[in-house]
Amino acid sequence: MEEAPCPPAGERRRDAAATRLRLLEAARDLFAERGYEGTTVREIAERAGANQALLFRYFGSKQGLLTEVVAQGGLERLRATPPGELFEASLRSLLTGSATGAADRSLEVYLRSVGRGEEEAGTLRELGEEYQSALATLSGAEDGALRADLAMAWLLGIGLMRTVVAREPLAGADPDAVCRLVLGALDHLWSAPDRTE
Amino acid sequence: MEEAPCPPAGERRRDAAATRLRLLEAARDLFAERGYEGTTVREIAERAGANQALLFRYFGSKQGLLTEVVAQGGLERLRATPPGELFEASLRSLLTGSATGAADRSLEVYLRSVGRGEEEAGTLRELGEEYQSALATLSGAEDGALRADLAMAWLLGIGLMRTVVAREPLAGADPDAVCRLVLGALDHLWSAPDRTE
DNA sequence: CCCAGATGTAAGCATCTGCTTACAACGGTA
DNA sequence: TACCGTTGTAAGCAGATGCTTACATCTGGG
Repeated sequence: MEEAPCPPAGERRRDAAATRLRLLEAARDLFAERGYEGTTVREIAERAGANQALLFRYFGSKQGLLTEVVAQGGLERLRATPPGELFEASLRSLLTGSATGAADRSLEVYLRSVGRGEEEAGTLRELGEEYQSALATLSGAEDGALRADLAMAWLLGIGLMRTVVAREPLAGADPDAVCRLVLGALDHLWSAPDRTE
Repeated sequence: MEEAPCPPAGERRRDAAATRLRLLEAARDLFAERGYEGTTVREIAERAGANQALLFRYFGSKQGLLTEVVAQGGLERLRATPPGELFEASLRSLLTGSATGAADRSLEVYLRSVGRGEEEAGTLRELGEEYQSALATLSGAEDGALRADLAMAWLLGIGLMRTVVAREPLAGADPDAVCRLVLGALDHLWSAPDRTE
């Protein structure tokens, strides 16, 4: 049912799988850039060089597209990253515009797409929980999950400030300098003593 | 031209100033809850108990309303808060749902409204710069502005995680516990040595 | 009292949104 | 070659959105 057996080598004139993939990639990029609500299905189809009707044929709805983008692009690579490297990898990915490719654009999609909608929130929740449980292992404290949430909140905030607000000096700051400051402060977040009366 | 001199004391039957104010307050709350793009002018008018045409008569456009909301509600009170108290006040305001009233809802408006639009970004930029310059005084380091940006990013991220993602344990965490962790880590951000090779 | 301006209302316009439908073109198969 | 499912296209629908227009109603000063 998959893997076309016939076409010699090059690209096919009519290739559903390729079109589907182009739609997926266009959606991933646009969701990361403009957020879920800020992106229209027409823009996605246009960037993919496809007709918008195909988007609904392949994904059912705009929401279905988001679900697939998050599930495919985000979760899989996230699960492959060791928790100890996750924060810095994600941070550097955000700072360099996802050039390292470690955490791809899942954080940015998450960042820009968390809106008011119930459905989108549900779809993105799993991605967030995946981050949380990974980061929670970094602190042995009882409230490790809370600290993980706070760390992830900082990631989201930095991404927000860089890609959305784009204000100096954060937007143009040296990734190493930012990492040094953030990771230094985070060290104390991980190792802070448990609630001691 | 202002201050009606005649009406005895109570409320007037037809009071433009009061209607204007209700629209402003409704817009402030809705922008804070749903973001700029997620809020419709019809919702604002409805919550204010006014006709939507009045919104355009008084503010020209939806964008004009945002500008006024930020300028009036946000900047003025922000400028009245000492920098040393700004971060904790804003953080507690976010954590308790703006109950303290210190930093009002300007941070939330900022948080939920930073979208793709050029105009909105321009309007909100001034608010962000105000926060930055206030926080930048907390660190004597050369890169104080960068550290201020990072601190504000954390604020935004925490607000995002709490009000938008609403995931436990952050959403229901004790504000004091969160403050303890965040302020502790922030201490090290303010006092970290300058870039030492 | 009476009228001009201030205030509030209802309806609608133009456009955009997610989504659907009807149809054309292609391509492997028999 | 004839066929039929697959892939791609064009047009449009119903609803929502920002904004405008034409009109009703109130209020205060002459």
